[in-house]
Amino acid sequence: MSFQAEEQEFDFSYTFEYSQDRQNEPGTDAYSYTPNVSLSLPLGMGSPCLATQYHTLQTSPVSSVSSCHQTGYSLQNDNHNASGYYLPHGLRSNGAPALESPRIEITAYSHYPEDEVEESSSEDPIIKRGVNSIVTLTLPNADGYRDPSCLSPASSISSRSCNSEASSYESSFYNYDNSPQNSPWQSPCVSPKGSSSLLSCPHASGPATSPHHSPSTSPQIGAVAEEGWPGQLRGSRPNSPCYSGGNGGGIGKRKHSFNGTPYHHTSCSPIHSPIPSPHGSPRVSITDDSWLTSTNQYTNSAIVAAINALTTDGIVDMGEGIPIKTRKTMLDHSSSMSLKVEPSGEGTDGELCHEDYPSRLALKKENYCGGFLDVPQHPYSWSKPKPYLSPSLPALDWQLPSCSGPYNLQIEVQPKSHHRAHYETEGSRGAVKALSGGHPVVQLYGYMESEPLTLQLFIGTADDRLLRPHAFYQVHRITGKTVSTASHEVLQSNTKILEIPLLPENNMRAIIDCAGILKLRNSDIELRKGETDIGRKNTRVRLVFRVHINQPNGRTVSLQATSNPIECCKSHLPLVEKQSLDSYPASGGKMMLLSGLNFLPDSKVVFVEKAQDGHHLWETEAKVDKNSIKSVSTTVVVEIPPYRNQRISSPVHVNFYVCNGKRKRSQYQRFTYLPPNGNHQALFTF
DNA sequence: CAGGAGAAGGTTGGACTGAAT
DNA sequence: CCATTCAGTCCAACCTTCTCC
Repeated sequence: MSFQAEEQEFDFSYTFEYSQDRQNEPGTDAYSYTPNVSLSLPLGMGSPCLATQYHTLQTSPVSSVSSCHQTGYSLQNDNHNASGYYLPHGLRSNGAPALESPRIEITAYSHYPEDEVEESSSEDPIIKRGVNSIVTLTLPNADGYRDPSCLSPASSISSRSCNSEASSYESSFYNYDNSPQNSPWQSPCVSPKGSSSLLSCPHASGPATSPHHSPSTSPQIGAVAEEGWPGQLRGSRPNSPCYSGGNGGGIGKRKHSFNGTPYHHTSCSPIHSPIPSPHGSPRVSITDDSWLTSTNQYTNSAIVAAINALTTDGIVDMGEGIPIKTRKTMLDHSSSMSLKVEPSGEGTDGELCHEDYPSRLALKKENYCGGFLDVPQHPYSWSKPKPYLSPSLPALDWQLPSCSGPYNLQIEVQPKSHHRAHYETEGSRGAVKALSGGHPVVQLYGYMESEPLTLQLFIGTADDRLLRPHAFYQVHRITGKTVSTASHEVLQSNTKILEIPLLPENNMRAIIDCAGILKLRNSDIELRKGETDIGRKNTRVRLVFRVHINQPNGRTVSLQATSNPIECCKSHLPLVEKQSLDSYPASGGKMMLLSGLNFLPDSKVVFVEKAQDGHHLWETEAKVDKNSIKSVSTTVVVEIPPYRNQRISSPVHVNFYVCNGKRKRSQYQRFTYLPPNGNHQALFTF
C-alpha cells in the first residue's frame, strides 16, 4: 500500500467545539468533536493495529457516527467551528494552501496576556493566528526534527521544547506527515529508529540532530545519554532501577501474556529496557498564558529545528559523534526495544506478533526490527514505512469525546486519588491502584467486532485548564508477576504512551495494573525553552485513556476517557478519597465520614461556595469530630454545616476541603445541598 | 526433579538535604 | 535572614522471583 496514495485521501479537517466550561470530570470534555467528527483511516488500514500507526485525521460532515457524549458543558463559539477547525482539505485555516511539504512557519504572533488568552480561548486561535504573516521554511524532514528525543541533551533543550506535536492546534496544521513530500518514509532525518514514535527513537536520534551532541560518544551512557534528557546525563545519577522496566525487569523473570500464559522471550523484548521512562514531555506546555502562544513556541522552536535541518545533513547528523560501532549497538538496542511487549519466551518474533498481539504489533515489530538495523545512506533514500505515524493521530492535547455513536469508553474503576510517583533515580513505586485495592479498569462499550483494539494510556494534567499531556509526569510501564495486563510503550509527541490490548474475549475490558507514574525533575522540564509550566506543586495528574476504532468505511473514531485526578507527590497534604455523603438537605446536621490520608486532630473541614467568576459566596467551617482522628488518620467525621440559605428551591453545588494548616489543603470535594423534599420534587416537575 | 539458600531485583515507607518560598 | 515547605535523592526493610547447588 502506498502511503502517499493514502495521504492523498486525507480530508484533514476537524470540527471542534469549544466550551469555556472547564471540566475535571472523567469523561467530560471541554473540547470535543462535533458529533459527526471522526478520525478516519484511509482504505486499506482497517486493521486496528494500523490505527495507531497510520492514522489520519479526518472529519466527515457526512459521517454517521454521532456523539453521545454527555459532558454537560455547553458548546460555544460555534460560529468559529467551520471557519476555524473545519478545514477543507488542502486549505489551511488562514486560507493558505495546505502544506505540501514539511515546512516551518515563522509567525510573528504577539503573546497574549494571560487573561486575554483566557478570553480568547473561546475564540478560534487559528483565526487569530491567521492574521499574522507567516514565513515558511521547508523541512526536509520535519518529523525527525520534531522528535525531541532525537535531540542531543546538550542542545536539545530548546529544540525539544518545540517538538510539540502534542500541541493540538499545531498538530493539526503542521501535519507534515500528511504530505507526500513530508512522508517520513522519505525523510532524510527520520532515523530508522528516530522515525519511530516508539521507544527506540531516542537512541539513534539523539545524536542525529545535534551537532553538539557529546554524550553520544560515550557508549557507556548509551541509551540514557542519547535520550536527550539533560537530567540523565548527570554523572552523579545512578542507573535508575526504573530503567529495568519495572519489577519484571529481572533476567529470566516470568512474563505474562495477555491471556496469562507465559510469554516467550524474543529479541524484541529486552530484559533490561534501555529506554528509561523519563521522557519528559517535550510538548510545549500550554499554560494559562500560553495556550495560544504555545503554538507560537512550537513555531519558534520549529525554526530552530528547521535551521538544524537546513544546516546539517540528516544522515551525517544521525551518526555524528557516534562511532559506527556504537551506532550499531544503539540500533540493535532500539530495534530490540522498539517493541516493548511482554516477552514471549522461546517463540519467534513472528509468533509473538501474530499470536500474542494483534497484527498491529506484528507490523510494528517488522518495521522496527527490520528498519532500525539499517541506516539510510541518503536523506531521501529512506523509503521504509514509518512504523508509527503519531502526527496523524489526534494530538494528545486534543479533547476527544468518551462516547461516539455506539461506542463508549468508560473508566469502570477509578484510580486512587493518590499515588506516589517515582523519580528516575528511584525504583518503580508500582502501578497505580484503585481505591478498592485493585487497579483501574477501563472498558469500551458498543464495540462488536472481533478485532482487538489498542487502548492508549498517557498521563495528563489535572489542573483547571484543558487536558493535555503532563509535562512533569510520564506513564511508566509496570511488568511482573502481579501484572496481568500486557502492555508496551510508545512515544507520541514525546509523551510516553502505554498501549494495552483491548480484547473482545475480555469484553473490551482492560485492567490497568501495568501503569506506574514517573516523575520528571522539575528543573529538567522547566529549563526547556518554551516550557512555561512550572513543576512545583504541579503534582496532580489524570490517567488519559484513548482508543481508536476503525470503521468499515475507513474512518476511525477516537475516544478518550480521563480519570479522576491523582495526587502524585508524597506530601503530607490531606487527601479526601471518599465521602459517605454526596448530598444532603440544606439543613445540614448530618455526620459525614471522610476517608483519605493525612487527617490530623486539628484538621479543619471547610465548606465553600463559589460564584462562577470564582469569588467566594459562602464559606463555613464544619464541625469535626476530633475523637475520630487520632494522630494521623485516614478518616474523619464531620458534621455537615447548614447551608446559608435554608429555602433553596434547587440543588446547590458547593465544595469542601480538609485543611491541615495555612497551605495544607486538600483538593476541593463536591457536595450538594438539596432543597427540602417538596421543593426538590417541584424542581424536577417544572 | 524437588527443595533450600542465596542473589537479584522490585516495592514501599520514610529520612535526609538543599532549594524555593 | 529565618522558618517553612517542597523537590529530589537515598536508604533500608521487605517481598518476589530466579539461579545455583
